[in-house]
Amino acid sequence: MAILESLNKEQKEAVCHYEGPLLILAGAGSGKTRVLTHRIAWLIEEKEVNPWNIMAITFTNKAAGEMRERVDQLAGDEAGRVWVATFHSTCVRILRGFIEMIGYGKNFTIYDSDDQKTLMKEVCRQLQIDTKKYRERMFLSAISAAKNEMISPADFQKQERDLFQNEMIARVYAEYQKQLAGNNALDFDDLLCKTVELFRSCPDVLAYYQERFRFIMVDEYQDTNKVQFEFVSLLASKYRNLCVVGDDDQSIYKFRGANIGNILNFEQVFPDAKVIRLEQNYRSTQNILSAANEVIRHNKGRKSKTLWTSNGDGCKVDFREFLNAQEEAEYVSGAVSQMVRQGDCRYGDCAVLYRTNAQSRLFEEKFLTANIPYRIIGGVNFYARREIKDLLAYLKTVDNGMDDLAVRRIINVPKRGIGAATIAKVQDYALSHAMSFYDALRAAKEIPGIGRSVSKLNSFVTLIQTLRSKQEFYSVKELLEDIAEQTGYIKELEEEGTEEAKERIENINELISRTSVYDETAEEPSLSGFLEEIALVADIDSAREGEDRVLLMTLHSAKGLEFPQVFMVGMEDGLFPGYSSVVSDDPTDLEEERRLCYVGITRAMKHLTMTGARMRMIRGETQIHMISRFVQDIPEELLSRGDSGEGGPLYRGSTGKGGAKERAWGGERAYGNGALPHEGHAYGGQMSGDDALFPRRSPDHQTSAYQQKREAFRARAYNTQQFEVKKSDGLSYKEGDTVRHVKFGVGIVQKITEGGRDYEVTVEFERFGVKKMFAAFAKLQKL
DNA sequence: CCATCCACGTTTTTT
DNA sequence: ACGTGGATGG
Repeated sequence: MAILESLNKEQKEAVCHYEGPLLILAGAGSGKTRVLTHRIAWLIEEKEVNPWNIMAITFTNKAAGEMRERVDQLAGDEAGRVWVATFHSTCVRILRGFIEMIGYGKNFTIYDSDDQKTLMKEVCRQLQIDTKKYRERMFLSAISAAKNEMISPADFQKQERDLFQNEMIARVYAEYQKQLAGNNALDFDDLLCKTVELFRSCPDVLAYYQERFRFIMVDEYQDTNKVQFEFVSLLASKYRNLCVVGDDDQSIYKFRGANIGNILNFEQVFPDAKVIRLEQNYRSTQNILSAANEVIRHNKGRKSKTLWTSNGDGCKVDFREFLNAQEEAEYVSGAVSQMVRQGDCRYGDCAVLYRTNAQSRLFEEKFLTANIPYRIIGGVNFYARREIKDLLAYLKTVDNGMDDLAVRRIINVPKRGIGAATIAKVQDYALSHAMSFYDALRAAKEIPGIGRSVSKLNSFVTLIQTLRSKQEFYSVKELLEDIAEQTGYIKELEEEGTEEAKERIENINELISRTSVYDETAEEPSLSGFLEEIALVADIDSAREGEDRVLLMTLHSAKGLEFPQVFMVGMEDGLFPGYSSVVSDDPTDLEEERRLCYVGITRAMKHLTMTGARMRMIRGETQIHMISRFVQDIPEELLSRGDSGEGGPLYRGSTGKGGAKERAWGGERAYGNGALPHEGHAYGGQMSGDDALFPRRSPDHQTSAYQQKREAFRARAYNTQQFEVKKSDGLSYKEGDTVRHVKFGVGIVQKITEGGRDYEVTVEFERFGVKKMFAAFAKLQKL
């Protein structure tokens, strides 16, 4: 049968497992996604399982998207009915239906970590806890840990009384949870916890989903925590058709509660589980794999396995050490330029992986000067930017008036002359009358001592009410545009006129275009739906396929991805492995770092370069580091250290920064031999102009040379995009053609109009009626 | 009520 | 080095 072709023996065995628990230990690059998707197809075609009864669950939207696509390709028409989603979005969808049974409103909002911190600050203020002495972060991580272990505030109070500090945490936890509920809000951890709570307290809801999801597959099982385990166990407990895929060597999320025991003990929990190991790697060369094996070998308490490949040895792993981080970045940028110039690879084949987000800056600078197209994944999330959060707070307020945090955020943004004193009075009133902040605003004139501010508060309330009344017949986009207009938010920024304000306006425009994409692609667009969708996206999810640009990201973000050319940078003890894991008395901290290194190495397909710097600025302090112990773990015969032996440091004094100290090192022995001389080269990559879409804010107002470069680069990126769209004639279809849309199916193009950046296409679909959409997003296919 | 200045601290990693 | 958040002065 066709599904089984192109699979090896173990893969086939896994795919053709029908009922009962199954554990697939899938080494890096061993084709686990393939196995999962093929198994889904096999169940549907061979065993005639109803796609409706199959669930595949992942951690990231990106993984879910990939799986969705591949399932759709493999399993035919009915594949769309397979449930493919992340843990969090699955829980949200379940909760949207049934959360009222555990005392929340259906249109609850989801708090991100920023919101959590704001709320925690409020909690501490009310409990009169000095946040200088006890940080919000401390409480939040304690609470998160408790939630991941499914310890309720009440349990916490009971069991943790022995420790002095825990008594306080228990109080904070209880109050935090109370206020969340008061705001009709859930934090990330709650999404899982509340779903499990729902299942436990409402057996018929659980029964419904058990019946619905008769076949469950979990990806990246090594990263599940206790709640997730519970969630999956509850769902699977009836039919026991649970298939988990994972690699204990790639467990890298202990810090957020991942319990490696879930995968290590799977066979104890499910004694009848079938276990299959996938050890043949299809991704990397033997040298890269050997390096990875050598590094991970030092960990104890793992299911030992050794990856092998028939790919051949390939080239050795490059290792280069430099005097400082500037030279390191310059080397990487030079190496990328050279490889692309020689035609060895494209920009998009290269990835730079680092331990901490802060390391991205230097590379960004060097890539900018070298005209290398790049994209940084992670860092400051688009949706975390101030102007975006402000506007979203308006949307949330319109959607859910109980979300005090959102209301308080915008009550005086833009400035309405409502000050802290007034806000405090409203707050007190709301508290003493057990009403939401917004309801207190509506009753402003009852509030004692509020004086002349009443009229200001009233006009705010009127504004929100007007927006609410429009919500019914407005699309999300129209609503947002209305808000940006009515509140004078954009106007205020325009008047400011600074670079920074312009970037913010651009960001807002980007947000508006995202709402319009949402309006066009969502099955049932709604305000709550939009807010929900963006609450659950991480930056990695926006990395588009097929862009020809170097990707920069943390090692964590890189999990699940692969690249022909990988640069692992900052290979220094104290940075990677991180300082705290080196000094920790818990040896498993270091093991987690080692797994992270293993993940990094195994991302590489053809060529891996590791680099490190002797000196590096960290938080304004220059530190001197040793070569990472992980590099030392790799035997010499697998390494190439460049043409060592002669010549001084190539980059002495070339970076302008670092001054005296750097020069003092200049007299030292040479590091960084074989570094490529830096040559700027003509910009040649295709761009899709996302730098124009995702502008990054710069802290200072005066334009530094660096920033000017950036501006120039961005302008160019933008132009290139316009050029491309027009030149290529852009569209493969014209008015009157029949086209296919991923979601809407077949339709006839009625009209094509040229918008600013893109073509706006009007299509009449057979089943969905007339839709307007942007060509670049709609990806219409001519039939 | 708002703008400006100063002091402080800073979890590696993210749904 | 950097941003945040608090205090202070207009």
